[in-house]
Amino acid sequence: MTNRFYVTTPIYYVNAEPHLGHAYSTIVADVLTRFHILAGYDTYFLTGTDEHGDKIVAAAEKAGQTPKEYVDKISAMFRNLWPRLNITNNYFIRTTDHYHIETVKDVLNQVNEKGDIYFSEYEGLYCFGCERFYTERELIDGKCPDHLTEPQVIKESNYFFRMGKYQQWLIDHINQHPDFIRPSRYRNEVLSFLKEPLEDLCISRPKSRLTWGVTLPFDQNFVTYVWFDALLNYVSALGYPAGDNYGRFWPCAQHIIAKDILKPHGIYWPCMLKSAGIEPYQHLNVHGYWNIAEGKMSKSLGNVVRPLDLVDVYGLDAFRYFLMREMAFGLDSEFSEKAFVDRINADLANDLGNLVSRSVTMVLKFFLGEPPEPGVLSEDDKILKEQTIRVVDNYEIFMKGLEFHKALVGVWEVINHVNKYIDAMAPWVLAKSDPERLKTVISNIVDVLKIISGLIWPFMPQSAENIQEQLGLEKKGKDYTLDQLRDWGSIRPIRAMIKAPSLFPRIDTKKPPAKPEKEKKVEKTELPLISFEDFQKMDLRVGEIKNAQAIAGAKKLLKLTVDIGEERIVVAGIAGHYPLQDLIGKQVVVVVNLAPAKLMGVESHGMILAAGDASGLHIVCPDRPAAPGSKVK
RNA sequence: GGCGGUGUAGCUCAGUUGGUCAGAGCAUACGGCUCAUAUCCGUAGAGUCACUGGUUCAAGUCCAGUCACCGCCA
Repeated sequence: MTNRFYVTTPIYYVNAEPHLGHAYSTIVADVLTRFHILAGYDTYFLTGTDEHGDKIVAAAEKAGQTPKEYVDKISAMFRNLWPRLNITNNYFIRTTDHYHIETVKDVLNQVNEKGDIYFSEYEGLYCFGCERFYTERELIDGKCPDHLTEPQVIKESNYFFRMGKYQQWLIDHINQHPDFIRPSRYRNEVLSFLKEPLEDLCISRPKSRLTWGVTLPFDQNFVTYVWFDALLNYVSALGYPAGDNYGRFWPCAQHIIAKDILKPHGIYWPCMLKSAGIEPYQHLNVHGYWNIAEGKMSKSLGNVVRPLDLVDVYGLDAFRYFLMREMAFGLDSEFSEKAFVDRINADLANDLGNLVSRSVTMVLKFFLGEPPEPGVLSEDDKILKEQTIRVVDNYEIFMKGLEFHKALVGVWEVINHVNKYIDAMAPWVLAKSDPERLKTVISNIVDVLKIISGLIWPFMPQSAENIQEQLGLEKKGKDYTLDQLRDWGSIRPIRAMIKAPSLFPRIDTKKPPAKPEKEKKVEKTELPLISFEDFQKMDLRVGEIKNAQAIAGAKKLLKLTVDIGEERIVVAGIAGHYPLQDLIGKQVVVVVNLAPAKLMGVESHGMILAAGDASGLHIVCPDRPAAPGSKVK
């Protein structure tokens, strides 16, 4: 039987633009989904937007738009944000989607036929300015806090859901399933709320007050209260009741929410499901708030930088890592740029980035990039191996229990252990004294790096795959399973290693932060236009590399002998990106008529073309062999 | 007003059922190495574990009360 995993974020209410809290909930769901992919689960990840209700109508009016125009615009802002955060949701639901509206009507009919809905008149204090009822205690000196006018006592008729009928069932269910709502602080909060008699839930709004909603199937004069509408997205998106996804994924449903919407999810929703004859969800996972430390955020143009803007400044993976590492799931945390930068420098640049860098360099230096086969393991080797495997086991437990920060602390224990191991083994000494032992040591380092890259993939997918690329591994990211990672030595590189630019460059805290990517791109596109004649001034030709060697004292430069119809020497700044022997025989594009220049004592006659991106340098070459010296135009 | 929670080194936090529990990371200072992103490794300092009483041979760890902050409910 296949293990399955279904996770949802809240569907975000579109009366405001996306902010850090939305990003966190969604990143948590993404990390969990990716983890379950590694753990071999069949996964489904849902997010979307909640688009009905009076607050939407008010926000739309303020923006001078119709509700539909307004929700289309804001919903698109959410939808467009997720790819930027590398979110891999399977589906994006909107409560204005037709099938969702049909599902809401179906469920309302079911609940009504069961006798759980009744019509009743009640009296309340209504503020016409706010278009809402107030309770006595919400009033200030008996007046509406917004309009400072006395609310009117009016009578209104509405439909009510007999929630109280399910109170005892819910209490029993929570007690019998201790991890139904977690962490436990929120479970206790719900239980304490349930100690008092549960009032029935008003589930309608008269159309005289609100038309932007789902019309009740049994009374055309009312629309459905937003929560009764919104919560049903979790089943309508799966095609309830007959959809294939519903049968596959609803039995293992888990919700991620922030603590402000605990009551609807912890109380209304289970009662609604029970009444509709649907099994309750498996887990309600509740997290805390991010408090923005305003004083500790840098400013640009006089405006405080918003946390989401920092994705462009410091990189997405660093951002995802920070959120997951800094917050203990369930508790509140503080977000500050200083804390963020400190984490990047200490954990990502110094510990992880530098470890990858020093390890890959050693393989290139001592073995020309080919990872060596291990020999017999020493005591130190076994300790490294066993501690690493133990961390993988704990990692799995922590991830399932939403203790992301603990899972990451474990990964960093391994990273620190490898750094110590390298120091203790001193491969640079073994390179001279004991080449056989060196093979085993380097092989162990590479093995742990493979495991580390797998464990960080749910959190930092791009960086993980970048490491896997550098290590010369065949498979990337989601193609691994935890069991493969745990199986020491089972994953072997299929090709030589390559050195990429720093994974996480250190951030100089003495200088102002770098400009966002967007601004850099604008600068780049502002190069002047050139004429065809300008272009023709360049003599580009196909060349074939005949020989490649390092240049003493130069970190980045290689001395290449290139055949362009004749042989000439070209100095290229590509050291570390390709193993030397892979370069020989490679066809490249050479700028032949570039003025000669002397670099580190070697005269260069031309330049080879290469493209650089976050994953390293990529030499430009003909897509099939061409005669050396052929003109490129 | 009722109920939960939190309060441990400059900062962020670990500390199961009371007995090497006074810890980790960051930051700071000094030392070592050179494969590495001025990185890594090692060493050092600091805390009456919010406060006050109590239980106990023994209390951050249990009990009572006080203060501060936070949450839910009224």
